[in-house]
Amino acid sequence: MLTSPPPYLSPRKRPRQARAAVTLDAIFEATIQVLIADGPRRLTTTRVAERAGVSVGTMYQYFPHKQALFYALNERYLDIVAEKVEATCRAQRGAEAEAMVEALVTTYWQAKTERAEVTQALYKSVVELDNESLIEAFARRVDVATAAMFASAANTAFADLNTVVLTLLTSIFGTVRSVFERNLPVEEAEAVLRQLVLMCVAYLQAVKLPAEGVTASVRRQAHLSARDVA
Amino acid sequence: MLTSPPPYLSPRKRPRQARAAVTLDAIFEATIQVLIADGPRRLTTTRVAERAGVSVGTMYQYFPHKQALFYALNERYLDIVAEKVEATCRAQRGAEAEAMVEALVTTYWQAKTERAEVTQALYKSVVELDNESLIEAFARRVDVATAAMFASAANTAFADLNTVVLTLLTSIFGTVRSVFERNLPVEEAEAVLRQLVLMCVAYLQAVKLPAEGVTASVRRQAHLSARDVA
DNA sequence: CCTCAAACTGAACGATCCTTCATATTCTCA
DNA sequence: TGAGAATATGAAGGATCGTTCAGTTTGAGG
Repeated sequence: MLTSPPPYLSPRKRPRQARAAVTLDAIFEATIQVLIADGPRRLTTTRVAERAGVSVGTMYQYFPHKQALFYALNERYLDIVAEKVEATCRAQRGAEAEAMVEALVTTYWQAKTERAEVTQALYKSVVELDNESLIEAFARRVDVATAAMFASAANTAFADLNTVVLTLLTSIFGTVRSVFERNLPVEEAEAVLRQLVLMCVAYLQAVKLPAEGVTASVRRQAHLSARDVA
Repeated sequence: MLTSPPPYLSPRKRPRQARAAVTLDAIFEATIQVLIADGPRRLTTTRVAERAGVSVGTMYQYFPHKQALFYALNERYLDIVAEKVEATCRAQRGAEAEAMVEALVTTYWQAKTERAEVTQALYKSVVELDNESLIEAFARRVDVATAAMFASAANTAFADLNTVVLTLLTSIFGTVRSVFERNLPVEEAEAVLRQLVLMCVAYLQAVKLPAEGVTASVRRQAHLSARDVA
């Protein structure tokens, strides 16, 4: 969590006893289930409470209103995904750039596929709230982690690392989302994913600086930074 | 329009007089405006009617319910985009594969950017309805047109044209959507788009069959098809 | 065991919202 | 020009939804 939610979306209070934590989990899970079963238009406080086995009032003890609940749910979800990406980025430090791309695609795809219905449901719930800040925080986290990873790539350097990272992430995340949206059968989906790896690798090889001892490229980057400051 | 809408989403009647056509246009435009100004949660029949300068009852003369209106609106929009893509595909027949990719990206990006707020608003309204059939029809149209285009590429053939097309379209559409969702500043957005072209071109060069008279590859494709049939 | 805070309940209220239909207006064309 | 068809109106009904709050139940700590 890089940024805390805006005040009007913040939870009212945190659970202090064990049963309260259980209740909160039940509410989150119920929200997902209602979203899957009834769709975003029938995602109502009453239905969520009923499915969670609690009273409506209970939810209002933790959230000031419906949107705050949705916000917290998405925050939770994006947090998990971001953590997985960060873990992968840490694990791949110093590896070859090609391996990094493959790991990135696989991690993101698995994170989304693990509970595909949930992913699809959340894609739809996002509309109900002002999610710009959430997306932005998520993007920043993943950007930073990915940039650090690629900066450590063995025998590879880029003229404009930030743009490369931005391009890779935008296309990977976008493609995965597109695959979900088109509801492709598993085989086709996996085929596209394999091709996506090919595509990213081909791109990397096209934009990476010609092999020339790492030192030189580092020196060049340093030079660029110096000029930026001046 | 490849498939007609499911009956429960079909319009009640078509406008027969000129003023009725004007009214319908006003209703569609008002829907977009309300979506932009008030968001999807405040997208209500009363508000749309008010903004369109007509009575609520008027809308119900053309659509059996709210969702039918949204469905028609999205159908209209996707129709325009699909037509633009098809036009580009027609114009690029026989060109080099690299030029095709660039034209594809540019066309799609311009179609979405022309009225960026509309695009963003519609991305959000999609949730309100069962859009699977719409997306599917759109995808099929674009798939067919794109495949025909690449099949005519000068001096280029692919082992598995369909997969290549599916990959290109999924990634291009997905990336564009991702750029919109992240709300990138124009310069960064355009930078990513330029990189996307690079990426697709690099991918094409990686998967295209080694140069060897077009005849040979055509023969191979024929052979593959024959085996599929058997 | 007792007390106080934390957690939970759910009927009730007010605010929208979608949709209908009896009626009025406008246009077409014979 | 006049009659019938097409188009437009908008108050009213029925349904759903979000949120509150006075009161009850449960758990923790002394």
